[in-house]
Amino acid sequence: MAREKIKIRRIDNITARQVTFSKRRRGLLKKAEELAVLCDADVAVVIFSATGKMFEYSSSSMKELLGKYKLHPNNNVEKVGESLNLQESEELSRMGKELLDKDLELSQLRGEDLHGLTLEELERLETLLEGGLSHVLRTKDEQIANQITSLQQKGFQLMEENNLLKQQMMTLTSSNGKRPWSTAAELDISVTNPDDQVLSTDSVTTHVCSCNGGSPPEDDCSDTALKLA
Amino acid sequence: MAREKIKIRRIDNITARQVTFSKRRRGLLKKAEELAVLCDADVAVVIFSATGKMFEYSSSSMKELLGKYKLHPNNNVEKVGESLNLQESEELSRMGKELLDKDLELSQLRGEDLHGLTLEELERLETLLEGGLSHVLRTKDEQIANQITSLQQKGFQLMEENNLLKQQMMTLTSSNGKRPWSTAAELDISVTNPDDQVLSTDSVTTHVCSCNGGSPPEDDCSDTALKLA
DNA sequence: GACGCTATCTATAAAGG
DNA sequence: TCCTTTATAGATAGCGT
Repeated sequence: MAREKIKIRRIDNITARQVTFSKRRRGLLKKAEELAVLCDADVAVVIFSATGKMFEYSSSSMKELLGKYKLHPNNNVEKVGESLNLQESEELSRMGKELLDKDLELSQLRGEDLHGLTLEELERLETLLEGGLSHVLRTKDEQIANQITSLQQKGFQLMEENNLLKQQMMTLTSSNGKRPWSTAAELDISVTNPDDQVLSTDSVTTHVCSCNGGSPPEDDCSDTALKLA
Repeated sequence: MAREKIKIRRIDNITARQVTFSKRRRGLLKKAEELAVLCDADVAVVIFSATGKMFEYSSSSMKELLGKYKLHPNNNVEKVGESLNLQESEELSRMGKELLDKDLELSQLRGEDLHGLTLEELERLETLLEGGLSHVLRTKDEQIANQITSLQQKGFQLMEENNLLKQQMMTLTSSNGKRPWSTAAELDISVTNPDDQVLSTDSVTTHVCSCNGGSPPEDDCSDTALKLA
């Protein structure tokens, strides 16, 4: 690709060599990138000039690419062994153990694999489960109480609004003596929230009653639950 | 540089892409070698096809070259040296996530971090905990029942042995009319184990009553914690 | 035959002396 | 920059699995 063909051997003339290096280096890196892009390949190029300068191209992270290179089957076990660095494999096995531990604990908490356990271990589990259960029940009761409170507030608000509106209407229509609207007392306000989460009277009662010794709800309205209408 | 100019973007046609890959790969490796020879440079090229095949060129030993790359001031030594293994780091992060999941589940089962949960989630936990608790209690009851049964057996066995011995002694000593031993009926057999784990009659009764369908004890008395006084 | 890859041929774009 | 030499797109054929 030039005026005349050259032999592929070290260029003696230093200047010419440097010029050629510069041109061909750029060409090589460009071709590398083209190959990577055109063919969806991972390509890495590292070039050291005779003077020690470094040039590189990598289609993805050089780190990853060299990692891939090292664990490729072509490369002998020694190299692969090198890449398995100590810290990482330690970390891996540590995490593996931890995972196993947690799996065991979880399955025991679910009530599986209990048969090898001593009485002490069973009682530890019992305490844990009872503690967890009471926390869960308390939190659930709090949530239900909160929902009820907010529903009640909403209900009262709506009723007030209703009454106000009705009074206004009565005033407006008192001249012709008509009274086509019902009073607030006749409205049925059920304690159901807008989603499919329905709080039946039954379950609410049960749950609230089961909250023995839990801290009482703060801005407490729970006792008045379901006393609307 | 061909019949027609192409855009440098991924070639969609798979066959065309493979052909181009094959051609350009050779071209790139050839250019790399030429650069190394002509300009007295150290050049390394690593190519992974989209299908995972690897191709490489290195003007000197690839290992040495990569070593040089690692040592180059541009790269801090650790980057390349440390975590080169993609699979390993993926595994690590996967395990990390799993650990976090299990930690969360465990802490929720212990009753922590419950405040962001919906009613459904709380009820899931409740069910899990209740199920686990009932399993644990059942297992504990079984163990206690087993211990009691084996203790009773041992006790009876010992008493029989005692009686036998006493009879023998009585026979032996009947001549001089002495009788220095108490009868079995006067011995006090309390159901208390040597540790601080006391099984009150009360709790035993309760647990044993709730023990429906436990497996009968083996003939084994070895792990018996309780001692006859 | 299908698939994945390489080889061959030709015209032309790009490299580089 | 010039302009020859190379590389390679596109099409298709070959080849081992």
